[in-house]
Amino acid sequence: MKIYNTLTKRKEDFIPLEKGKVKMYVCGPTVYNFIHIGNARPMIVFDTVRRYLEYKGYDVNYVSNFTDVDDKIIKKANEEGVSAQEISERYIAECKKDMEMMNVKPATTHPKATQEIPGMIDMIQSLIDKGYAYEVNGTVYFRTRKFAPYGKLSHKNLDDLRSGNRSLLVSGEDEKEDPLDFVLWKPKKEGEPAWPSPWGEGRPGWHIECSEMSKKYLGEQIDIHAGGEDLIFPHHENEIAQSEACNGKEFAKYWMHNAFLNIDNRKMSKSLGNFFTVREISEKYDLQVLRFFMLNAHYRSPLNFSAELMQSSKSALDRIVTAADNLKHLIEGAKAEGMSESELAHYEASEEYVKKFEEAMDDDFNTADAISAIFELVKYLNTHTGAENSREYLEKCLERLKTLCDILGLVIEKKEELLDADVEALIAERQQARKEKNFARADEIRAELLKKGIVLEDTREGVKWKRA
RNA sequence: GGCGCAGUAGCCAAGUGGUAAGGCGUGGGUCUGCAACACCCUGAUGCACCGGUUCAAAUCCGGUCUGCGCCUCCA
Repeated sequence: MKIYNTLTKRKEDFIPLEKGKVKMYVCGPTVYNFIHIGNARPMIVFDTVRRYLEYKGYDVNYVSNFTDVDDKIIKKANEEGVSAQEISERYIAECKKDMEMMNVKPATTHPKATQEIPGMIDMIQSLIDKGYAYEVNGTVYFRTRKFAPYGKLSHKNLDDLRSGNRSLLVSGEDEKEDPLDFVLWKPKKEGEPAWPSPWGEGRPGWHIECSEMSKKYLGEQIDIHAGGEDLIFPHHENEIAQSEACNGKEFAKYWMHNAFLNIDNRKMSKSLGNFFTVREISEKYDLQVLRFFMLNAHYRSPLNFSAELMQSSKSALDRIVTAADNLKHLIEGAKAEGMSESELAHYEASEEYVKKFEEAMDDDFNTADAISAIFELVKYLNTHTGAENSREYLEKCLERLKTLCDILGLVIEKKEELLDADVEALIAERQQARKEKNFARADEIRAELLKKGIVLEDTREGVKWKRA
């Protein structure tokens, strides 16, 4: 299995630190509002990475944080006249609902920054003790130039950064030893949440949170650290500096970054007013469609979002769902139980698509290619199954399809639903009308049910229905 | 200014040296009372443009154009 590593800018064979286990940290959202569909991309992408690693037999320890102390949270709290904690807890709960609807598995641990302050303080103290950090007037800074490999992830050299930053130095940060130094601890301002520390009351800088939470829940060295590409600099670069300076060990072996989700080829932003929350999308579409849409492109390619593309994704996903549904329908009506020799041969032939799927996923999680393998399997199954097949064969076929979809986190089995008795009666009446060739009445009933959102399909094996 | 990414059919999108996956859409056909589903057929002599390397290039090299990202909180 190969993973593209931002650190080395190439695909590398994945070799875990500990055989059979994977330690993985994914930077989570700052919870000051409903998450938007851009936040959803890393959640879906790295959840899929996790699912595939688990499919391959790895025991995955997956940690993803919630940043619950931050300027934006405080701002929102002040606007609403409530505590920062109330804001963060509210949106953590909402975020978890969105994740569930997107079929993103809960992390092994979802640490919250505010609950890890003592560990962060210890880490900062250790950095000061080692000469990598210094305190000025209650603020603790990281001494960036002291960490020689600084820039290795974002492939920047310090002097370029410096010239780029020069124009921004006017913000009164002359107390820093060097403009590149970044904050580990900042002193309390009036009306802000604060915690006691050796440098006075205050709160941690953003970057130290992830270094500490990763260390606490996964250890000093981890296999995979992931997040959106915008986090490469400065967030992940700074995490590396903090963690490696403190622990004296390589922090993460593989750094994975997803590209951005754009709207009309532009980055989503509040100033452009072009962003959608996941919750809004869920009002129009099953979020499986959003998931499918995202996985249909490579995670390292920018992806453009539009209503038209969602519609196209819905049609595409429906094709897979219909195939699974048809198989279920056939299973219910299957006459023979055991699999025949020719069925076995067909089943074994379909293994080809599983192989293609795995090869795609082994190649840096090429979900687009993996989905194409699923479509090829769908076509194969559509062509090679029918009313004459045995229950065992049909069940194995469905199982194979479900297994692949499950790796991508796509749920293709509809929930079992019961129809109202009067709807059942209408369907029965329509069947009778059809038998009597009273097609006018039959079509009338079909139209009536369609108004209730129930679509009927006549198949050789009887009537099927689905929700529109 | 520095660093980096992308440009493949109407749309989306894989493909990093061997002769263009897959999906959506369109049009035609088979099946079906009709519809839906499904299946078959329908699509780029060409992968932004110009040169070069090679027996062979969407893929490698050089240049041009266009779009985008990071360098500042950001998934």
